[in-house]
Amino acid sequence: MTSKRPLTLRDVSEASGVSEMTVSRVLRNRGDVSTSTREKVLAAAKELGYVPNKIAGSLASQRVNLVAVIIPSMSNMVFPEVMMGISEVLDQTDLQPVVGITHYKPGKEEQVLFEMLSWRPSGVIIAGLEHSDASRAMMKASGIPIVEIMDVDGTPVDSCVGISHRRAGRMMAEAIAKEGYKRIGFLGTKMPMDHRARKRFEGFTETLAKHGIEIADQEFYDGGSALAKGREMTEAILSRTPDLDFLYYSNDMIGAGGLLHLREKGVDVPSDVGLAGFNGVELLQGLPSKLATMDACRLEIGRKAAEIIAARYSAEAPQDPQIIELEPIISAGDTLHR
Amino acid sequence: MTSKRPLTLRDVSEASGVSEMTVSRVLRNRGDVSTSTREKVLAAAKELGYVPNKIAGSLASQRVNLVAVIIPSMSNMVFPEVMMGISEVLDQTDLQPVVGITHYKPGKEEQVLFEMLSWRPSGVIIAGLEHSDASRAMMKASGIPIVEIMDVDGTPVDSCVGISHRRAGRMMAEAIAKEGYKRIGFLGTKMPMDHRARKRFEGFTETLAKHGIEIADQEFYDGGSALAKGREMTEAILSRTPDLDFLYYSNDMIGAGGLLHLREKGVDVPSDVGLAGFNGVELLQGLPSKLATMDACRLEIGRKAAEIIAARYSAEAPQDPQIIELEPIISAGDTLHR
DNA sequence: CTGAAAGCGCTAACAG
DNA sequence: CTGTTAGCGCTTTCAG
Repeated sequence: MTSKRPLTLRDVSEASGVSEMTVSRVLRNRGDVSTSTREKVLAAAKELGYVPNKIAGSLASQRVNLVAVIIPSMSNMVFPEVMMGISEVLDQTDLQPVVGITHYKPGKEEQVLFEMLSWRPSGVIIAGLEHSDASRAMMKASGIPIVEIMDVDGTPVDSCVGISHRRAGRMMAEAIAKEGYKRIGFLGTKMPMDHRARKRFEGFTETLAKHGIEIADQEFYDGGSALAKGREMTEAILSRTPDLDFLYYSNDMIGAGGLLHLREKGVDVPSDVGLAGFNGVELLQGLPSKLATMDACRLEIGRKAAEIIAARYSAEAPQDPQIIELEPIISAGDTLHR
Repeated sequence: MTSKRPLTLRDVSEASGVSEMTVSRVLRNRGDVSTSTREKVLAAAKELGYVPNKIAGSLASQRVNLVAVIIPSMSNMVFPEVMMGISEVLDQTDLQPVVGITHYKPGKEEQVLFEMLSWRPSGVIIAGLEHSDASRAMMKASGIPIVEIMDVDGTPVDSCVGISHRRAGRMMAEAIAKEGYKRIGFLGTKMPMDHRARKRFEGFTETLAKHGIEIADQEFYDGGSALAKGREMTEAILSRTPDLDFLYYSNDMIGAGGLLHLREKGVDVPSDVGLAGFNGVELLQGLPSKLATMDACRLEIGRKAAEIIAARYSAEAPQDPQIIELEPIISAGDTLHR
């Protein structure tokens, strides 16, 4: 049963008594083939258990139904949701996503990109606008559609879909200032390569400054369970700077940890201390109270990016680059309005 | 800068004045090449921004550095962790994982498998032991190493790495019975295709029966935020059958929802009601109290599976199938021992 | 150490 | 509607 040599079109051709070319046409639903030969071929292919060789097919046709998706991580809930958006759209085409993970390292990104491009995919969806010169050069030279996602604060190589994280930071700062909070702490990840968190932080401080407010204290972490880290960091920052009245977290998981911690301590949220996170992760629905957060439009980003690639894939003529900025929405939950 | 036609070996050959064959050797570090020509080639390739065409390379060499990984979902935390184990091992080889998602549907699995096999990967890692006849036939006929993961209760096509979910269910039942719990409820997903949850349930009821205990009530859900669903289901099952003294959840997320709910209600856990989940998700570290659970050895499963594929990839001779059963470990947390 | 020739398995482009 | 002829871009194999 376990054949040594995989079957080829020729095997199907011989088994069905139809030329290789016609077999190929049947198997791809291309061109007109009489019903009788079509059936003969299909029967033979099924009987033999023939699986086409896309390597050969792609080489001959100079078309590859693969879309490279390059993202920094799969372990927080953000990129899986982007992936869902991408799959949702690509599932209606014959395109297939292929995922590469960079762990937020530019070197790894370069490597993954090179590897991916060597398969000559029909498009690239890649997180972020910050890439090494080599990476940008590769993308430009590839001649295929490139969609940079998540962020629009910068200059894309080609197309781009995302939100403005700088603006997201500004919006949250505005909302916080409006509630009258004055002593604000920032808690985030110790990741110099997380440009989007950095941009949010920049927008955030910028707008606070306009209201005459300066960040009173900061705390960073890396690794470990985000929920537990959120607790620890919250405890640490408040014992160091007890008069803080608002904590802005760079993601919802650490924010949720902080929220749980404060509730246990009996701190009145949001009257004594307000809280906000970022991402709008559904995962947390069901916690005792709802953290204020901001939806990053992840699903929609995935969808739009995939649509751009799909459109170019089926288009005859090359299409123009697109820049799509989505609107993040604040969800106040129970921890912002006092 | 954006060339229409991608570069070929020939371009590098011409730019460097070295034969295509030798260029190929340099770029793959194969065979002996003099340092001077090597440098010439490397310089030319870099200068041009040449990216090799793996499609052509794979066709010619009949070797593909891809490993197909076929899993049901990416949205709960279990498969991402398996993926980490796989990557960890493959990162030390030149093999690359390519992921396909089946959404727990046999039809989709068949489709994804077919698609993957058409790229002639060097191995397949696939979740579960239950597959359609067509899927099993394809895997057998492929002639490449197949590793079925997560579960060992059944007959693998080739190799297999996992835990016995039946035994996991039995172990948990044993632990619960030993604590003297008698009125036991089961809460899980409404997924007929989740064979592993089913096997745990079977082992669970079987062992309870030996202790003269029968499941007193059950509750199922699908979709939505697991944490929130866990709360709802817990409320529902306890209002229907108030004398339950133990709740066994088919995953940690719904268990955590239940735990939060009961704490808020002021129910004494684990004295009045004991709880246990399944999976050992790290995500939940940081909740007010720690749910009893059982580690599913996800990281290790990923590692071992990748090792089997990698070993066969580099081996000259074909290797024997392996069956590896890992040991799940109960972690009692705060919700089992009263 | 380097090159020339012959495909890998399939499909585009033409003929019938 | 069906078949024939050339490659796709690379690597294997075999000569220098």
